[in-house]
Amino acid sequence: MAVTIYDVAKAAGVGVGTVSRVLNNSTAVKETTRQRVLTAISKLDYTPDPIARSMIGGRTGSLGVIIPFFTRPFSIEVLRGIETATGRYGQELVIYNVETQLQREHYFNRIPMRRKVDGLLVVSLRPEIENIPAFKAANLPMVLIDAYSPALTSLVVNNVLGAYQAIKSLLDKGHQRIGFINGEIEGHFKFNQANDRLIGVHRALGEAGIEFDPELMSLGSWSRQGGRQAASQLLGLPQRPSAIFAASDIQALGVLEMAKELKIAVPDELSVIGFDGIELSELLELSTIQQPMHQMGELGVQKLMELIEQPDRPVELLRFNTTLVERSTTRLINSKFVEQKVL
Amino acid sequence: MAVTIYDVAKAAGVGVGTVSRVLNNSTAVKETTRQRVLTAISKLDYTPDPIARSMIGGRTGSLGVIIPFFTRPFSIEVLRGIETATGRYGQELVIYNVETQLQREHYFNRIPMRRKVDGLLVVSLRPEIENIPAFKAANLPMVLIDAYSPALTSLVVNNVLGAYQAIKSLLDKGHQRIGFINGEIEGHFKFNQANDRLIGVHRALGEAGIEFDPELMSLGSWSRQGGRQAASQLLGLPQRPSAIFAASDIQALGVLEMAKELKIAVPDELSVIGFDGIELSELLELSTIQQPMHQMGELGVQKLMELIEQPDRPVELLRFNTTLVERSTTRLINSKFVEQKVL
DNA sequence: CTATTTTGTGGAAACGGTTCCATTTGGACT
DNA sequence: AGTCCAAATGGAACCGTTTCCACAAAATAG
Repeated sequence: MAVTIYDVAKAAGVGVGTVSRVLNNSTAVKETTRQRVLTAISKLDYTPDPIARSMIGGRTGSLGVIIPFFTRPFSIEVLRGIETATGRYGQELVIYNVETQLQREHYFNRIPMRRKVDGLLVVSLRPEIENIPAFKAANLPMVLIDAYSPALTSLVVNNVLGAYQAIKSLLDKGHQRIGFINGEIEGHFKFNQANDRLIGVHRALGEAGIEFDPELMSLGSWSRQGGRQAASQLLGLPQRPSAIFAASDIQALGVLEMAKELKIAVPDELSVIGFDGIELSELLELSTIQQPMHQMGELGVQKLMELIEQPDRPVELLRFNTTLVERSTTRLINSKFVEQKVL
Repeated sequence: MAVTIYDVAKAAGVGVGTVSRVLNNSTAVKETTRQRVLTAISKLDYTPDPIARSMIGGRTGSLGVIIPFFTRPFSIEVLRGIETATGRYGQELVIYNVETQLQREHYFNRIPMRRKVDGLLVVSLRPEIENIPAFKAANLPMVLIDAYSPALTSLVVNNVLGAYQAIKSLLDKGHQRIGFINGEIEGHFKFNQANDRLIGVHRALGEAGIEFDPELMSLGSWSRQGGRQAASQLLGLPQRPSAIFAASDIQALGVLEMAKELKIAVPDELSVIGFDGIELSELLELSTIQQPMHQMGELGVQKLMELIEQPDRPVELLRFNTTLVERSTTRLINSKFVEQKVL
């Protein structure tokens, strides 16, 4: 039914091999025959069948992205970068959304994507070390973004530094009692990040000679709701913190909401700083630690493409720095205000 | 290298046909041989190659989505619904992002996706009527979401009603001078929607016996920036409106920003209502006209799957109703406040 | 003008499945 | 026991490309 390479060959009076050569301009084809083939192609309105093409063992022309797509705006911004780069390489983008543990195992274990994509980008998720060999065996290159595994090329932000910057900025503003809302470590997939951020907090506090008060740390899910709950706990303390650092903007948003509910003025009575730098933080004038999300997405694709071209490239670790962005939810600690309140 | 169906056949001591039959449990296979094959399959850890499978002319197992992805949060929320349903059908999701007119033509004309996907979902975009036949010829079913074409199954919201609801709610609150910020009609892809919303505005105004004042309508791009500019124009009027209806939440957000800049209090001095009901509207407490975005995405996939199963199903038009969501950017017109101001 | 490269070209084989036709097997029925 | 029919099964052909090998034609060398 559809027009095939044989039809073109017949119409041009050449062999199929020649048509194929013209299509892929591989070996030299005499200019006159070349033209003859080209004419036949356009006359018949022929398009090569991509499926048959990849059948040979070549590329599929698509990249897969395993990503907790909707739970975190962060993912979407990374995806933006991925999409930009993907388009540049003329690759298509297949999305594997991971919301649950079950889906996650589904994708990582069953590897149903045998040959369906040329490579895999994994965002904010870390595959179990034991099923990495399966991907290697399937010859499916893989790059991690916002996750780290020693066995795979990984692009991560310096989470320790980021958390350090956040706490440091608060300390510089005179805050002493600083609450820290971290993301849940177990169950969710972000073990490394949460842990690193905790380390950064400790370091900044240590440098300032302030002892870490476990009471001032609270865990919540990586969501608005999680931020709310953690904030409610922190702000209900007998001696409540004058500033809160949340390990993600989404959680910081929950803090803002809770503060409003409790009629605690931000930033006058409470400074709040988040982490990620999603678009929302800009709209809300939220101070935050900015991750280069778009850039990480783009570079991830680049690294993956390199790996597809040359499968035995060495594993790389690309580390990005965060940037402190001060907006209007943080300010110098306002002792005057506190006094007024007391009067 | 990879294990093929022949290896399995040999290992089980049967023919390839039998293995294939077991795989697709098509014709009856004797239970004993069935077991033998199954054993061989799991022993060899065999997975059928999806590419070879679709080579036969069968399905590819993926759906394509053509979508102006990153420009509008609206798209993302629709995509959410699409993803939910896609997963349920066990289909993969290929994203074709459209940012520019050029990309758009690229996808619609070149149809490079010959057999790469089983069907196409088009969001907020309307293919030119003249290249629909090409898709029909390629046997590529297509469903439109948030766009309408008489030749294709389309899922749309009742835009006329939605705009009517918005204006009506404002009128009910005593507003008489109501500004309307519409999206740009030409150039961008949303012709129908913008036009329908304009009609709805007219209808509500007409019913209330208020003449439509062209001065109170302004066009802006479907973006925060577009909303800002349009708002600046409207609010700079000698007799400025007491309420503004923006054709999208994103634009409404721009209005909010501009009002803040001009020190016009919302909702005391100005009521604002948007359109779409994106997540952001909830966070910002923005009143809006809610579209069932998730549902449209889900149903779109369902309709597309039906079309894939039975290609000659009739074209359908599915119309959804919008819901008025009143939050804290709209209120009764505050004549007392205005008087105070005058004093 | 023949011998030897070089350049260009045709077409079979291969990729890994499914499908269909032919053949074998095994009961059920005379 | 012989005939017939249904149930199982083997395997060739096919899907639409690319690749590789063999060969022809043209160009270069001797």
